[in-house]
Amino acid sequence: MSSEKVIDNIDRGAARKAKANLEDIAREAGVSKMTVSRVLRGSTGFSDQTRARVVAAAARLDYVPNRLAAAFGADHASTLVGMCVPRLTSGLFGHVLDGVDRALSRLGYQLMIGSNNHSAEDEEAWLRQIVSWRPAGVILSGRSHSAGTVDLLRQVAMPVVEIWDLTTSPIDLAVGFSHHDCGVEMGQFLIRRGRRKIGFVGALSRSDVMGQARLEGFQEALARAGHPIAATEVLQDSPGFYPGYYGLEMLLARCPDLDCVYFHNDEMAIGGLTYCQSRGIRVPEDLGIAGWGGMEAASVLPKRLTTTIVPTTAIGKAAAEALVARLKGEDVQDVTVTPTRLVTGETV
Amino acid sequence: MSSEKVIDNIDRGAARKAKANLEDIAREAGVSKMTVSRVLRGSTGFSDQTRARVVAAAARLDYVPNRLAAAFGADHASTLVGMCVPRLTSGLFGHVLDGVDRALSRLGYQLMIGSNNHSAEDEEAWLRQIVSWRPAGVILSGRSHSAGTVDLLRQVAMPVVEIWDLTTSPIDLAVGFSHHDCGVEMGQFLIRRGRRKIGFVGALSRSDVMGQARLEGFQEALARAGHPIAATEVLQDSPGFYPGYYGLEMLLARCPDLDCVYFHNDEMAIGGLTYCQSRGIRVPEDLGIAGWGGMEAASVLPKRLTTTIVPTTAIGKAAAEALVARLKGEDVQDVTVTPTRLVTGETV
DNA sequence: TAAGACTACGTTACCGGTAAACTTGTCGCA
DNA sequence: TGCGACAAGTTTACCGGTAACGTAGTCTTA
Repeated sequence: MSSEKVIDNIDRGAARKAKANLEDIAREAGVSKMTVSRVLRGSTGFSDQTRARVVAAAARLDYVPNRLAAAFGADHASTLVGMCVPRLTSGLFGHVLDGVDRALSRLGYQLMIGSNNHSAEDEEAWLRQIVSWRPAGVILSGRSHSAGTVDLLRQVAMPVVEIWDLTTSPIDLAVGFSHHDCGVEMGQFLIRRGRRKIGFVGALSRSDVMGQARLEGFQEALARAGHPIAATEVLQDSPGFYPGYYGLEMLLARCPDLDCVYFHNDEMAIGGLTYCQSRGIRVPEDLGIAGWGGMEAASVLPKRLTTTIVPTTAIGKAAAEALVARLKGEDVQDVTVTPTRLVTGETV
Repeated sequence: MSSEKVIDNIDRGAARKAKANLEDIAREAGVSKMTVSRVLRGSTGFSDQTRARVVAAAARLDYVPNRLAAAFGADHASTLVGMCVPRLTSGLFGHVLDGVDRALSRLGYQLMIGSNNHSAEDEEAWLRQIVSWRPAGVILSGRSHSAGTVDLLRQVAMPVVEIWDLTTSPIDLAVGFSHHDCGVEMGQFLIRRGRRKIGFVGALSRSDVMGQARLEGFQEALARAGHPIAATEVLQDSPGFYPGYYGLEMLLARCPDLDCVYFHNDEMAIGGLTYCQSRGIRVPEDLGIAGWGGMEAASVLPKRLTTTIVPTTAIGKAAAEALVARLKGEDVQDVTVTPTRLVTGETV
């Protein structure tokens, strides 16, 4: 039925032969392979006339460059960058990816992605795959890596950018902010707003150490202010709307007199807001709600969510640019801080 | 300051030399290169004893395979798959990407991504980059490609999966559903619910032909029912919450007696709902609201949104699996339909 | 018991591009 | 006029795998 479309070996061989390579262009233009290579890469050492002949020949033969051969032949010629994120389904990381991709493609690099679901072992498995492609560099999310990951990175000696969290010293380069400080800042803000019985609802799928860091900073701030955290509800689930809804329900069942709840992220906070609305709990009068992350949805709610906005796209862009700068041997600062912004909102 | 970390040429050379290759393993294990290659790829033609020696030698030397060389040496050995989506920041495509990535990495393939912002020229530019890596196949979103794209795909003769829309016959393989039919179905549903003065709010950034297809199907259904569409508001913007909010405001200013509005997607519909709430417009009594896509947020609203749920992850998974099946020479059906589901909700 | 088949490897020739070294021609200048 | 500097190329030697083919032994079987 679809036999005409099946790519069999014969077709493949034919297709391969049909494709022009540097040698074919060299013959067509009457110069050497090496000259063609230099012309097409825009380097120097040839006349305008030669250049024109080569470019014309390449166009005539529909030349498609072979980056595989280039990267293989000259190790450092790779324009491949690997990036690993915790979850591809997260709205925040979608924006980070977008920032990275735009910056990289503008600079002539290609992006190979993977996700690790907050697991250091998955990250290592991904890294081993990527390294076998001899990329120019990699971007990792977070700061908790397996010993094997660190060993491998050291062994291959390529630039590494760690994004998203900045709590400890980086392997190579780092771009992001401190999750711990986000928690502290929100804790202090809630106290200033007069909140005293404060809870937390999270969903720490596997080992989301960054969400954990926010919670710890938050707890520290509350404790220092003399009003330690009243209750926490941490679900073993992905941090989405439903867990936010049910997490708040469970928390309030255990501890009905809370006057404020801090959520793992905005999605969960919106789930919590929905729960309040369905139960007639007034926000912020009866209960304050605070999120984290800065989803677009959070700013268009009837009452703007109190949250921390993370500069996702900017982080991606900065990470890509730092990586490329290092690849080009330019001077790069090891750590780039991309500040977050607490937005007051109307839910606390 | 960071000089110790700079990867200069000397370090690079050293790192390169330090890395073991097949020949080193062959020497260590006392066999030939080719035997090592076969053992490590799990093919046949050697004894268990030889195998054990090779595996041990590889482990001793910390061998990292070089897929670049493999793909280069044997054309068809590439395990690279390219994928291009309209926007990386879309929640829906995040789930599609996740489905593709999980399926591919389980099958031993790597994913190279790009985005085209609904532009056929950007898609072609991306494809030219990707093709230069000689991927095993590509996944494209949508059905509108430039002539150059189609030519190039034909020239390189590799499997292509087009996802997301199924309105015309595919280049090679296709996975998705009909956007046109989604529009028709929603139009018929709204009519059955007794709605008569129906409007549309969209945001057709660049040339989002699939959103356009939904609108056309929708208009057809309404016209056939004898109640042609009353008004449309199409913003030149990305289809997010804000445009939904303001789009509805503008539409109602022009046409205040609408009894229902169909939105480009759920994000815009939620923006519209927010507008209603802020103006005291009761939903669904005063105005019906319908969306498209099936965002998680839409199902956790105080009133569940009337919308069409798209099986995003399943599409990604099916696309990846169809591509790999074709690569392995298995029999694959050209078109895989992944049905959408209209959820009644409570906003119409 | 010799011919043939099978097992378990080894050898060789690429794949397409790049770096480095080498060649040739041209020009300025003492 | 002779010499060095430079521009504009060419030549050669790889990079690390893989496919195709070759071959030495072992096992089977008529």
